Amino acid sequence: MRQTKQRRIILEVLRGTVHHPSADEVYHQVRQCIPNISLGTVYRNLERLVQDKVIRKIVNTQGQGRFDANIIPHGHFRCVKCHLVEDLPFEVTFTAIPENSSWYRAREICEVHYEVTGICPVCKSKSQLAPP
Amino acid sequence: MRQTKQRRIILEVLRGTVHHPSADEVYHQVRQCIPNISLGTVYRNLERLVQDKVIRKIVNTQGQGRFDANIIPHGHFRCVKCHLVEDLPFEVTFTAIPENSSWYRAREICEVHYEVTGICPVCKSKSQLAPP
DNA sequence: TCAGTAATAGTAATTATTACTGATAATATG
DNA sequence: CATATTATCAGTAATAATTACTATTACTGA
Repeated sequence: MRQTKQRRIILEVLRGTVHHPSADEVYHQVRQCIPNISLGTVYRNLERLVQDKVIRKIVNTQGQGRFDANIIPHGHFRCVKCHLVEDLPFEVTFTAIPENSSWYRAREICEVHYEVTGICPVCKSKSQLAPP
Repeated sequence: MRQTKQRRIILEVLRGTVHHPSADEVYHQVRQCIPNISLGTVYRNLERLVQDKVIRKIVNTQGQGRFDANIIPHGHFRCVKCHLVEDLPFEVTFTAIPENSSWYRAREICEVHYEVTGICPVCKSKSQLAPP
């Protein structure tokens, strides 16, 4: 993989945030360093970095893809109101997938994604204070 | 929620498959009963049924949304090659989220989504037999 | 039965992402 | 260091997925 300024800054931006930004949000951040960078370049590099397992793409049920520079396995909390995404602050352990099962042996397992959805503190207090 | 023929058939179709279809796939199935149903109607109803927790939307990192009539909590396996999605054939149990923690009490928790990605048996054997 | 209104079909618009193309610049090799 | 090779880029067009709009239809409760 060639080293380019674009790719380096994209990765720096992603590593410099905990907000799990979308491609578009990364694009706007990177534009502060490289004003004429192309949105396609951002998409291409993010996808490439995911392929090479330098970053991860976060699972979701709606909206755009979001990216995470932290590749250590961990889960996320997603607010269904404001679409905030944050890391889960505690370990979640699963019953291990039985590696000696025929199910497991018939497949190549890559990654585990898990996400908890709900209403974040800000939106929760909002809805309690001012019901429509 | 009003009972309409469209909504009933959409739900019947989803309940009649284990393939976790996309909105477009549901649309084509439903067209066999209601040939002039609108794709927008399918999207609207699926989203409405998700809201009312009659069905679930499955998390994903790419491609279209997929739906599942089975609302009992369970995880999914997704093939990164052919995009097949299937239920995990074993229970997924979590260490419970600590309900007495300040983190938990500050939020309203709705759902947990769990997905394992990898290569399915068909694609695995394909790649072993005929490498490019 | 019928008024009120949620839901619909058909279509247009929006959003997110990918593909294309000629130009640019990162690397490997002499 | 010079330069050939080619991955990558910017800019733009195209595609895919989903949502919004509007006039019409058909549930449902009274």
